[in-house]
Amino acid sequence: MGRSSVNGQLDLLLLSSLGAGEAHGYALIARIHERSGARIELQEGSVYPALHKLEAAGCVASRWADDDGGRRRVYALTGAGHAELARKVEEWRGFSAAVRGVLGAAS
Amino acid sequence: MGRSSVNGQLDLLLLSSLGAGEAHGYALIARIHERSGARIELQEGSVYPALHKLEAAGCVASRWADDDGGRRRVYALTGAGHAELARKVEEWRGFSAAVRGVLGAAS
DNA sequence: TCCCATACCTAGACTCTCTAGGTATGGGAC
DNA sequence: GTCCCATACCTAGAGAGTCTAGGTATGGGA
Repeated sequence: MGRSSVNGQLDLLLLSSLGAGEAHGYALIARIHERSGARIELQEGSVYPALHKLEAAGCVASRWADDDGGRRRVYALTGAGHAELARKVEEWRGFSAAVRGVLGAAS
Repeated sequence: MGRSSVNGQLDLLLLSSLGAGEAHGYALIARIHERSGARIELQEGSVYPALHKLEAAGCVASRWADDDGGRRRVYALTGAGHAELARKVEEWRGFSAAVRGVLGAAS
């Protein structure tokens, strides 16, 4: 595992980014890179399998679009995806609060 | 991987807890459980290998103590451990800020 | 016509943490 | 006095998640 790891929050990042509007894989990578302040640099090999898994789980839906040039697969959040996003946001808040609790006691 | 995962922050949690004073394995588990607001429940099978790894890396030092009854292995932060802790705290702050950045844009 | 950027995909490897076992000791119950 | 349980430590192996390193296809500019 390389050093730009997302520590188990990949699904959260993808769902959250799709919450801002449908997008294709490459665009999601750019979106997350930008919004993270260039701190998160996802790889294609991480993103595409994760999107396929989310689609299999019914959290996102995809359609093929050939707008400009090459083929593109555009993903959008489903109803279940919105619910899952909300759940994962809560989970993240709980986890980061827990870590802050442990850190805060010491330093 | 079970569902109480610490998402790659196990070393941070252990080092940070040891920053509050030396302790043995079981005590660390209890300390982290308490300070996380009961949200993080580490398993022995996670903690002991992690402590051994940190000791091999020179971040912690251990000594055997048979205070009350059974044997106990008491761990303490080394100088290198303090430095590593500071580094990991910074890493965590950067990462959680990055996630907040991605989340904040959407919801 | 060739090359490069965009865009997508997959297999395999690697790391991390958990599960599920195991050992040893001391104290209380019966 | 013996049994059982809580405390305390340990390890091998499994499983999940993400990355590396490859590959394919298309369109546009040199």
